[in-house]
Amino acid sequence: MRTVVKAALDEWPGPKEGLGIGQLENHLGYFLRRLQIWVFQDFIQTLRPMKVRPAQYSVLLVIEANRGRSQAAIAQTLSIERARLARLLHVLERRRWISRRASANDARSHSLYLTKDGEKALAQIKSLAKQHEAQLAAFIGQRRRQQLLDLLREFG
Amino acid sequence: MRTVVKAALDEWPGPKEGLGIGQLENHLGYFLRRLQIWVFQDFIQTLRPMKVRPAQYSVLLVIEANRGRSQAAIAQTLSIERARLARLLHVLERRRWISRRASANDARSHSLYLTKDGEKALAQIKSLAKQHEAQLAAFIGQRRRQQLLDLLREFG
DNA sequence: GCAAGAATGTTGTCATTGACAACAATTGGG
DNA sequence: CCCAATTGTTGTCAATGACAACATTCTTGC
Repeated sequence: MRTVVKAALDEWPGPKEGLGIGQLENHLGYFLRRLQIWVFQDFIQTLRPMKVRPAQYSVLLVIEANRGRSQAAIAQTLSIERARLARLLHVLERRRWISRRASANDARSHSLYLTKDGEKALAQIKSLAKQHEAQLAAFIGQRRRQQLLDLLREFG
Repeated sequence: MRTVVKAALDEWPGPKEGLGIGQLENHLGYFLRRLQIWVFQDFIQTLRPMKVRPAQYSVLLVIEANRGRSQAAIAQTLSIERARLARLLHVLERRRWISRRASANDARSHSLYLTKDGEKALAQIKSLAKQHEAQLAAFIGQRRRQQLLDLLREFG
């Protein structure tokens, strides 16, 4: 499908000011996504020494805050699929950061815990995450960051 | 790696109030991502009749607002890779919504235009997008939507 | 003018993510 | 006790972002 015909003359090689984004200006989703991508990029960069990605980080924090809970509970809390969480946990378990134990109440489910290694790693990870959050504040301004956080927190 | 041992008793089958998210509470990226996912989900659902996804929609709007510009210019405006844009355009061209013409100034580049069909389709698409934006406002509140938009717009 | 380097569009490959379906094992309700 | 639901798992698919390579075509320095 290489339908390339001779072009008209209204091409506007014009000024270098950059193009407009048209009615995208009125779409919250567009700006939401752009900032979210920036934030995740910075997170991944900053956390590179620990090779931790946002999804893994969120799983570690939620396990830490809710020790012994099942995969289904964690998955629901983070709104990720059980299937996806299972695969994330395989990686974290291979790195010896978490452990699954058979639940005493329900033979189907696994209770999730941080290992000693996991807690040590998480301490370092949190330190880098803090640094990331500082960089974010520097980028958008501490004040704006707090405003955004307040506005967004109301939809867990 | 199925290291499942007998579990301790601190499992807390406890109340059904849902789990906490721990220190995730202080991460803007987490909430940013959650709302962004909600928005895109609703967009995709609402635009399903036209089978248009957010990325395609943004390309159509930027072409509309900058007729005759090159792929590189569009890609830079939307911060997507030239490679990705090329593949997006293949789809849009196959649907007869856009056309590429050889640039008069630069034999390497293609000038991008909406076709008649593309403009007609875009009219319908915009109508659905408007509906989506209304649903978003209903979800987070018109006031909050505007506040978020104002805060986010400052980082193109 | 010309050679070297940059830009443009394209294709290929890879990793991450989300979505859906199917499955075995287990639980719980009627 | 049987049947539906739950739990964790695996497989597959589509969308997205990233990176590399390539042929063609400017553009710049000399």
